[in-house]
Amino acid sequence: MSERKPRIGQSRTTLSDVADYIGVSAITVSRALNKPELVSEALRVRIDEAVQTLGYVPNRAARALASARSHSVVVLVPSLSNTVFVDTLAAIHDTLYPSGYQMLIGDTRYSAQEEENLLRTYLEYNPDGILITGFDHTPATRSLLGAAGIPTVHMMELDDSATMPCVGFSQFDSGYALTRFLIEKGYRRIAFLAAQLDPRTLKRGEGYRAALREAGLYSPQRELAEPSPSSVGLGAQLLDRLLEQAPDCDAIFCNNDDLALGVMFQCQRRHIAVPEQLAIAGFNDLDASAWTNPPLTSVATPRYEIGREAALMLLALMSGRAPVSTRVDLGYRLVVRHST
Amino acid sequence: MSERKPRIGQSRTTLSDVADYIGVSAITVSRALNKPELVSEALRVRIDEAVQTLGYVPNRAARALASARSHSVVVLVPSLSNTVFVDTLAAIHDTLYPSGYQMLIGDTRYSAQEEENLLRTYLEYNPDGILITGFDHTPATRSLLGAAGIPTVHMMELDDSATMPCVGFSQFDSGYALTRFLIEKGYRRIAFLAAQLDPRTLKRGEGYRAALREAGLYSPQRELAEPSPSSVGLGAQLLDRLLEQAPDCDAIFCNNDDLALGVMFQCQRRHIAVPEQLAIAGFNDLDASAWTNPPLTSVATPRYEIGREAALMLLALMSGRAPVSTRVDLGYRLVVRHST
DNA sequence: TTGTACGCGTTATCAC
DNA sequence: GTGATAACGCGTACAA
Repeated sequence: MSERKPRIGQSRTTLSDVADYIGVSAITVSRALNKPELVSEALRVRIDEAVQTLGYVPNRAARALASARSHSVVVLVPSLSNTVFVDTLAAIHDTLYPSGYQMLIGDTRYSAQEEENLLRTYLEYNPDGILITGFDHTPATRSLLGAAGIPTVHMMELDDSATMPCVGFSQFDSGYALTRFLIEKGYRRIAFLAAQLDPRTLKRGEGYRAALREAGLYSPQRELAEPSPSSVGLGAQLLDRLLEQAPDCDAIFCNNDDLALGVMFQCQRRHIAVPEQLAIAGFNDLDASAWTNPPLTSVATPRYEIGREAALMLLALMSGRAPVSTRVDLGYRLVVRHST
Repeated sequence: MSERKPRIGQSRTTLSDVADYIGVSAITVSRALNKPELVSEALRVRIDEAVQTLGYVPNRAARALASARSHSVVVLVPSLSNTVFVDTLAAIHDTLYPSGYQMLIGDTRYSAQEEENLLRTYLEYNPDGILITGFDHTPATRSLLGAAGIPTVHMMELDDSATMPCVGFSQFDSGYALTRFLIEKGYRRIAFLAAQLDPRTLKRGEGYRAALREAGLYSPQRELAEPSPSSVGLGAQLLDRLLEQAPDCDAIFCNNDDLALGVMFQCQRRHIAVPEQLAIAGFNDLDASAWTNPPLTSVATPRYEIGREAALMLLALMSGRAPVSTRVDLGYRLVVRHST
């Protein structure tokens, strides 16, 4: 006979409201919603109707608390203003959504420290899985990941030691391959333009350097690395700076297509013929790159596929199944157009 | 003497673990973390240390359940591949984060139905607030919002009836203004190129139409609307189609800068002089637009400010304070460059 | 300044 | 196939 005294004004419809409404127990309603096959057809129909009419909305906090599963996955990417990661996010969403998982998106802004902060915060949600970009984390991030014991897949790069689940491609190789291509095309004074300088950029730069060194063509004069974020405008400015310090270069490997676009615009402005006087290559193969004048040579990266495969691997790990492989190399593809 | 039988294996450190560790009650630890000023200096220090050494991570589900506040805000945007919304998201994050709110980002993909689905799902998180794009929702979305009774701010557009909290600018006016500008520049056969055809695009189109009608210059021949998503490539294609159906146009109002870029590239390819033979104007003033040849005339939109102001308004609403105003018009700015 | 008692809404466990 | 009971981890309300 003890009267239930609600603390808050009237809360919203709960599972037991629905249960009371049709005279069954709460747990039965729970089952009808989560494991319909365990409830009789007739009852299930009545419950579904009641849910409709009462406008019942499950409470995830209660569910997470009781079941110790949050049905959410934390996804940490360096940037949302970079198409690369947005495409990857879209693929992750498409893959996880059908299985009932929500993404908790964290934008680390290319900062390992911010990544650590975000991870710490998102761990409060008890995520069932984690998708994180690359392998360059703070020590604290690594220990948080270790201590949490939550299935984690690393995206974009490959772990050479093959100890951590990962889906991506070799950043080094892709930089190497594009540079080799330019060398074989006959270019001899090939420059490298980079911004943002995140770990993947640096690895592509190493690939560039290795290829040139092998060919005996390397010159540090032709490298220009700017820590500020990439943009078309920055590309235009960097071309000017590059041509001051290395006026003789005959090709430029731009670390991404935004920079390459800026370089190309600036070439037009300075009446530098592309590719006759100066060849230009970009990276990532964005939408615009096929339409510039001349169209831009670039490296197409499997960003959607990375998101998809990483999410699939995570689903396997979360369900306790052993994934087919915990190291998936999706490669890259050279897209040759008229700018080289 | 009743033995506590844990359901799950060993769970992670909880509040009472920390409390036991230093011999205080759980609630004291809770207070030390959430309202430090209510706990004595000395104790607070000991608690902080214990939290560190035990690696305690709060459980948001439990917190949300006990307090009926989730400290999370749902943000629904039409797209993540559109800089406009990404910038807005960044601003929202910057504004909400210091107050301890997490964003739950939903990408509706320009679909009112998908928006409804996302809202329904995210409502399970008991968000403390909602930020949603525009006013064009399904009836179900509207009733969900109403029934939930959660503070909600609409972004990007303005509510003429002034009944719903909103932060944005007049899409109609901005389209009207850009068209007026072109008319005053002397252009007489002004075309309108649009893709995606979301509500804001359509309203800008109405502004375009109104301005031309007023001036007696309107011709439906010069409108080209393509429902598929905007892209640079699409811009290039649409120019070709437009010039077939209206070869005489002397200016083009592109509904966004991506399309405008494609149009400009295609003009170069077709040897159409810009702006001499054909003027081009875009919308949103993206980074690249200042660097094309010629630089692109566009309309700068206050997308960062919209995110910031919307978040501030929501914070006020969530805290029960009456916001200064529930209808904030942040305007737009014509950026005139050499393409017109 | 600190503690006790209890409930938030759901699911795991075990019984019927 | 369905239900009773207890727990999940934390914060509110009130007491000391």
